[in-house]
Amino acid sequence: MPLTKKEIIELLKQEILSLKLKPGTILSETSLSERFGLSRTPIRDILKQLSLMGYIDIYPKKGNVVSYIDLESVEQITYLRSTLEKEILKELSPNIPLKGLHKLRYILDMQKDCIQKEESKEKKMEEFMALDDKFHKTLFVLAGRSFIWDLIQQFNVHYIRYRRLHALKEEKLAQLQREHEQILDCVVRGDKDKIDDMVYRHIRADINSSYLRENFMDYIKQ
Amino acid sequence: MPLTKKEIIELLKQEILSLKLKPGTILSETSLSERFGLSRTPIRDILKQLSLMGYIDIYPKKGNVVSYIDLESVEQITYLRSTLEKEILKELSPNIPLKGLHKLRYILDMQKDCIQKEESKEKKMEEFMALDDKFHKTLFVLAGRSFIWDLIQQFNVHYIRYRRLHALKEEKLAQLQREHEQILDCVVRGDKDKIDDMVYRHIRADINSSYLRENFMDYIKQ
DNA sequence: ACCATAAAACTTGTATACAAGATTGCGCTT
DNA sequence: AAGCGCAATCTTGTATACAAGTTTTATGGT
Repeated sequence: MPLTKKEIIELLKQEILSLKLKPGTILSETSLSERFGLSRTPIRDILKQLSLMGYIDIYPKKGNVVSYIDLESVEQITYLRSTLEKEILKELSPNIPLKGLHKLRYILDMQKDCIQKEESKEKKMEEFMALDDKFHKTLFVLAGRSFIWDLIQQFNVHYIRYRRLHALKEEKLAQLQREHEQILDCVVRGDKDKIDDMVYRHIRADINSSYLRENFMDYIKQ
Repeated sequence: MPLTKKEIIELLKQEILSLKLKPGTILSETSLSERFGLSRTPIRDILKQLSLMGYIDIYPKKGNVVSYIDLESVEQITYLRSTLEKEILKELSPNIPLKGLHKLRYILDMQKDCIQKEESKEKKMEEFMALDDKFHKTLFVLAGRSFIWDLIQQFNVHYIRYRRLHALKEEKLAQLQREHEQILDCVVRGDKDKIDDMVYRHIRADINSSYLRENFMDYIKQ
């Protein structure tokens, strides 16, 4: 059974976010037509949508390529996210719903387990990051802001790939998990002053790091 | 000379935002083809893009209509905007660049002039709102966050139309202008505590008002 | 007059032929 | 061997024919 357009979009998004499709990879209409057994018209719809969300760049009459990671976009999105997340956490603090708190703690325990697992670094990172998303999304949901979470996710290509690459670093996963625990503690204790600083550091930790430029230069814009 | 696709998109966006095209108006591919002298293919590209930004709703095999104002989207976007704007203003306070301050004051003076003008209510509102956008955008630019401003603008259809309709109310323009003055004063004085409250009230002022439901029911979703 | 049903006329979705710009590569000139 | 020019071959952009749903209309029966 052939895939629907929606499924193809999701598939391509996953391939781009997971870096199976590296930045710079050419996605020509004809090649995708053959791959998915569709004519160029619906494929063009798909490419158009991916381009509006920043997954690909369309060069008229030249071709389409998987977008390079735009560090400026990362900087701006992390500012947006940390600002919103600070506000949300302060709203949840200290009277966070008990059911939600349990869910968050459960996610953090699973992250801890994940780190201990005997798997490849890539697979562990993949699994950990899914839990990471779940953690942050849960916070937005608890605050009644899932709409905003979904909105941000739509144009999060650059930040997600950036974060995945940083997560390959030694000890990075453990650090992220620890920060989650600390943030949650602050929320429970109602220590609002500390929240600002912790969230800012957690989300924007590596924003001035040269790690990507040094190790993944060919993934980065310009 | 025929319009380019970009120009057509801008034109339709303006017509929708200004409510010349009322929510619910049917935008069929053939009618737009005839209007702009293009075949259905490029028109479909345009409609697709407008739909991804929330300007229209596409009902497969049925038709395309100008979207109704979604009050839930308005609520969420105002939260997003007020949260970010609070943060930005606190960053700018109290050492706002002098040149920027002059520009902001100039915009506010023009708003004051605008209110006094002898024009139709609609025309005045149009002009005032352009200045309003300029004011808020300038704040984002001064804080180095024009990227985020542009991002928000992309899916701002519902909020912009909502705000325009509210701006038709008696005394609303004067109120908005006054609030701008007060916010700017707080920034200059470095009165950060007050900023939070003022911005929140300024942007989310009418969020619980029934004005739209009572006077423009046929513009609203559901 | 009412209702059921079928056909006609709409809508958008897809495939495909052709247009037009961009790139590549080959052969010629120097 | 280096550089120029043109043609072949890529790419995406557009127009159009047809497919496949949805709505409307008309028609026939009761």
